[in-house]
Amino acid sequence: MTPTKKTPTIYDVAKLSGVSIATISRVLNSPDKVNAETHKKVMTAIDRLGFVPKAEARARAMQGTGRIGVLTPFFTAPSFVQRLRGVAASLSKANYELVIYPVDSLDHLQGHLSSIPLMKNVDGLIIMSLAIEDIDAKRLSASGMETVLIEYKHRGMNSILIDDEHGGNLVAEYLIQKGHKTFAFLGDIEPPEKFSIHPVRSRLKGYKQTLQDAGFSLPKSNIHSAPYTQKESREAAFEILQLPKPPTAIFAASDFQALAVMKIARQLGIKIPDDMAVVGFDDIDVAEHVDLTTISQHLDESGRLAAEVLLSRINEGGRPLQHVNLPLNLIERATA
Amino acid sequence: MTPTKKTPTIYDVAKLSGVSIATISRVLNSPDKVNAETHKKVMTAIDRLGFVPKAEARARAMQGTGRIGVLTPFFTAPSFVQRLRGVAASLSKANYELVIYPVDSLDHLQGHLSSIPLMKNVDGLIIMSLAIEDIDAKRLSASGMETVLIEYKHRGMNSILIDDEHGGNLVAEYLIQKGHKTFAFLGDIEPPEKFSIHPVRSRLKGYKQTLQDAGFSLPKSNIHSAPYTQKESREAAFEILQLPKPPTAIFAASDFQALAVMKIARQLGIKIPDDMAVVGFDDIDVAEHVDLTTISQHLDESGRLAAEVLLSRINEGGRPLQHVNLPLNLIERATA
DNA sequence: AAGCCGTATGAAAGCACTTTCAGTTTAACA
DNA sequence: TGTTAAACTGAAAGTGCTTTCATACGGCTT
Repeated sequence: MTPTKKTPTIYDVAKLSGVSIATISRVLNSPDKVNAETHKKVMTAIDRLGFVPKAEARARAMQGTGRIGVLTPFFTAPSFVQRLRGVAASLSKANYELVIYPVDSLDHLQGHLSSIPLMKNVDGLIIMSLAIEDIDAKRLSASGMETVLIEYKHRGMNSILIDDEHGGNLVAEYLIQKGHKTFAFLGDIEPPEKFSIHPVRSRLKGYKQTLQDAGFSLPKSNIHSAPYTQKESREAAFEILQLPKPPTAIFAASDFQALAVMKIARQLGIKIPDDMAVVGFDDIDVAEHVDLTTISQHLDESGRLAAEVLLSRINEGGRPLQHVNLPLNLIERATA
Repeated sequence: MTPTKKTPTIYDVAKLSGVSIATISRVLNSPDKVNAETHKKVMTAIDRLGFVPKAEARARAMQGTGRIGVLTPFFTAPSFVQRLRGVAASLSKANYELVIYPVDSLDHLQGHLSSIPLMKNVDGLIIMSLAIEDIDAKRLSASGMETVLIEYKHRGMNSILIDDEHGGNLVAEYLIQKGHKTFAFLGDIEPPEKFSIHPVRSRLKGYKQTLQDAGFSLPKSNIHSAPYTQKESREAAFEILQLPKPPTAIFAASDFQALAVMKIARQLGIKIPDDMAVVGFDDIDVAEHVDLTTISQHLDESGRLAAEVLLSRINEGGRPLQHVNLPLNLIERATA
């Protein structure tokens, strides 16, 4: 019917450039595996012919899409970013693409969760710091979409967990051992949105528990809640520092908020750690810069791990579900 | 090994309905050519298995959501992250997916640059802080892939530019006006990798120029180069601060490195800004936290803008190329 | 000189379907 | 009853690509 020139295939390119089709494929998919000269020859041929690989054939031959999706709260907090970095590191090593779905509302989350399994345009999913509902979990596993949850547990899905409560314990122990007698807490413990998780409450719980077990009290007046914003964190910090009987130790449930405390303290001429001790949580990059004593939750590592668990589930059939509990440890620096 | 329920293929349907795969295919593609009873049997099996021809699913997925790719140096620097955040904000508003290609070697970059336009699995591309070669640019535009460059200029491609040299001018002007007489510089000005850009050199150039124009000198001994790492930045900061005739003002070409200076200064008991002024560059999140005087290059905004330019080029035919120059301004805080 | 390594390549075996081709029923007609 | 056209059907041959496996080649070491 059509005696005219068909659209060029990989075979045409191979013939023109004098190599085998395998090499063409390699030039396109793993260029680092082919000699620079060959690469150039092939690219020339490709350009000359205007060759475009047929997506459909490609998808067929490849056992998947080579893409991993990450659902993450819209990345505003440094800790998310740092996790993401870990994920990116693992994926790029394994030659997977990273597709990011920022979530900033329940609708958003629901939309993604319902469309992703249908579209199947990713081979696996990492859900970071988001609470998912039973029905979504079911949909995901029914459609065979491998998923790893970070910071949230669901039977039937892999998860990477942080023992926030234990983190709270660690902080309290440390402060007690340092000889402190009066304590405060700053964190975001407002009733969260439906889809969000509340690690901060667990941190508080552990903190309080250990304090009480040791015979210390954490009065209501010393527990201040502030949303995760610059302004409000500072206001809360200000309130704590202006308390009639100011505590000698503050646990801020995130490094970000610990920074706020440090800043206000400086403004008020309160010396850290002499007048007051501050301990944060997360160990984000800057913590080290400002010498903040904090709980490291190995953010990079948790991302890396999530990606690795996911890939192993995808590529090695029938690996069992994993619930990894990441260790937490206190990093002693200059603020407490 | 384990017969995990992979997505069903045409073979599974064939087995379940007791006919050959060809028949299944016919039921799907030319139903009038198959017996009504067979047709029903097959349909039942298809429903039972939830079978969806893969190609179809993929095609649907492809046309549905748009996808934008971002090529970025492997995200280690806070400034990249902050830009990315801007990009993500715009894209998610416009319902585009964000695919990230971290680049950590020239090979990586080349590989992506040659395969992305061909595969056409993204609708547009944002290339952040990477130098691209002529030939790549040509290939990109030849294949009709819309592209926006950030921090690098190439005729024929949209770009979002930062006037780093002017940033250097601003810093010098400010410091001079504050009455400083002796100056230093800290930044990474080593010969960079082939694919990387060198904004830091421009910053230095502008700084030096303005100083000289005003009759001040910036001796070689006061220009220290250090790679963008914690350790080496601190070592360099230490050297500067230990100079026999220490300068009264330091321009650190990135906030990250300014933090290093501040830290070492604190260790040495040097008061900032009384004994010494420090100005950074970037205005990353933490700059505000630590009250660092710095040059804001509107990182979030640059990312947002890049995404917007890209989307407008994609969706509204024939928009002209844009070379946007982002304004830079000095944010006066407590360190200078 | 023999052994060993690492890189670069091609042959060939998939992948999930579609299509062709030849064979089998079935049904209708002489 | 014998013929034959029509209606189905499955085996097998593509389709355009990826990936595994094996080989070849140029160093290096002993």
